Amino acid sequence: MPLDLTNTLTRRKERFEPLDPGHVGMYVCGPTVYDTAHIGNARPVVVFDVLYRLLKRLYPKVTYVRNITDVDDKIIDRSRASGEPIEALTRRTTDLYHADMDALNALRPDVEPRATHHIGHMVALIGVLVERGHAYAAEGHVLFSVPSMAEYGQLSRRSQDELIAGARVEVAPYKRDPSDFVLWKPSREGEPGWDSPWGRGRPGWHIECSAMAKEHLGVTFDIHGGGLDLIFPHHENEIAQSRCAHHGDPLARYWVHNGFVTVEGEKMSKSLGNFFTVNELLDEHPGEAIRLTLLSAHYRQPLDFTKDGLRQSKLALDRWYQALRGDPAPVDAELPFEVLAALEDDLNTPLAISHLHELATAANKAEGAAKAAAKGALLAAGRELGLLEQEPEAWFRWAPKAAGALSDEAIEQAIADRQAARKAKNFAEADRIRKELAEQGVTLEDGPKGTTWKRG
RNA sequence: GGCGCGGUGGCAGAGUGGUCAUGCAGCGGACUGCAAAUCCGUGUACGUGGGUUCGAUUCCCGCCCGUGCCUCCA
Repeated sequence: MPLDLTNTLTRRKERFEPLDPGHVGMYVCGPTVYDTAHIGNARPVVVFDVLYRLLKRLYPKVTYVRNITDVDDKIIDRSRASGEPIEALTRRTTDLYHADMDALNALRPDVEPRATHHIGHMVALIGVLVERGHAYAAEGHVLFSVPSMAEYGQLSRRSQDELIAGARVEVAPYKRDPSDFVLWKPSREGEPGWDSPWGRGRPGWHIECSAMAKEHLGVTFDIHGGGLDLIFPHHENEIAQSRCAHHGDPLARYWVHNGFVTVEGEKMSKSLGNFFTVNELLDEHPGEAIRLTLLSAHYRQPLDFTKDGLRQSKLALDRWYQALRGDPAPVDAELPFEVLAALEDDLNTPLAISHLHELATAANKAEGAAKAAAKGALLAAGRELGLLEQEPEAWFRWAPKAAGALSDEAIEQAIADRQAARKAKNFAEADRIRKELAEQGVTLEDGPKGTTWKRG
C-alpha cells in the first residue's frame, strides 16, 4: 500500500515517492528553547511522530531531523528578565522539552541539531547568497532580497504585490524592499554573537533551518513539516534561502503542515488564561491520554483541546487497556491492514482510532487462541500510534500527581476485607467498602478470577 | 482588504454520488448478590438557497455563520 500525503506546495493529496526509497529524509521545525512547551507545541511533535513511525515501517532507513533553536531574541529577552544565564536557560528548557515529549511517547528524532552549533554553516550560506546577488549587507545586517527571487511566494501563494501591500508594519530603513528579511543581525555588547564577514552578530530566524537541513539531509530531501503558521513567512523564507543558494534546486519535495490548536474553543493565549503547558497537563492526565487527544482529529484540521476531550481519550484508553487485561497479548502480531491503510491515507488517525475500537470489541468477544490473536492485533495497532505502550495494570494504577491517592497496598487490603465480607454474605459491609473506595476514585470489578481495580 | 480552512446525529469526530463510520452520553436487554466491566439491541445526522444527476450530505454556484494567516506564534 502506498503512502499519500497532502502537500502544501500543491494543496493536494499526493502519492509519496521518496528520492531514495532506501533512505527517507524528514525535517521538522523544533522548539525555540526559552519556555516550557505548551499543548500547541506538542501537536506537531505527536503528528510527525506518527509519520516517522509509519515511514520507518515502510522504508528501510529514515533520518528524522528536528532542530533546537537556541539563539533567538526571545531567549535573550527571557534571560535578561529572569537573570538566568542563556546557557542555563536553554539547557533547562531543552531538558524539560525532552522529558515532556518523552511522556507523550514521541520518539526522539535521529538528529537534533542546535542552531548555535551550526553558525559556521549559516555564515557560509549567507556568503553564497550575497555572492549571488540574493542578499546584501546594510548597517551591520544582511538581508535577503525578496525581489531577487522570481518564484518567491509559491508555498504560501502570495504574490509580491500582495506582500508589499500587506507590509503595513514599519519597515526598517536599511531594507531595500519592504519584504526583505534578515539573514544576519548585529549583536550588541552582552548579547550572544559570532564573528562574521559583516561583523559580530547572530543569525536571523529562518537561516538556521536552511543551514541545518542542508547539513543533515542534503540540498533536496523528502519531507519538511511544521505547524500551519510556519508556512509564511518561515518556510517561504527557508525555501527562498535554500533554493537561491543551491542553483534553484528544491528544498523539500513534500511540505506537510498540521493545523492549529485551540483551547475550549478559543485561541490559546496567556492573557485568556487558557495556556496549557504539557508539563502541567501531565500532572493531571496520563501522557497517552494527551497524545490520543492530539491524534483524535485529523492532523490538518483545527483541534479544539478540551477537558472533555481529554476525558474521552482517557475512557477510550481504559477500554483498550481493559481489552488487553489478563493474559498478556503477543507482542509480535502484524499491524492490522485497515489501520495501516488509514494511516497511509494522509495520516487519517481518527479513522485508525475507530479501528482500534473495533479491534477492542473483537478482542472482548473472542475466546481462547482467537482472543490472544485479537489482543495482539489491538496491541500492534496501538503501538503503531505510539499508544498502549505500558502494561494494562500499570495504566489502571495511574494516579494524578496532586491526588492524595490511596496506596496500592491500602486498596488491596480493602479488597481483601471486602472479599471476606462477601464470602460471609455480608453484602452490606462489602458494598460499604466498595463505596468507600469509589469515593477515593477507585472502581472495583468482580470477575470470575477475582476482583480487579482501577483508579479514575 | 488579500490568501486559506471549516460548518455532519446530545457531544467528539471520520467518510462517501445510491444498504454500516467509530467512540462517549441516553434508552432497553444479557451477565452480576448488587454493581463495575463486557456483550447484544436502539437514533428520519450531514448550515442555507439554487444547479448538475435516475439519485447529493458527498460535485458546481450563491448566501449565512465560524475560524486561521498576512514578517520571527507550533
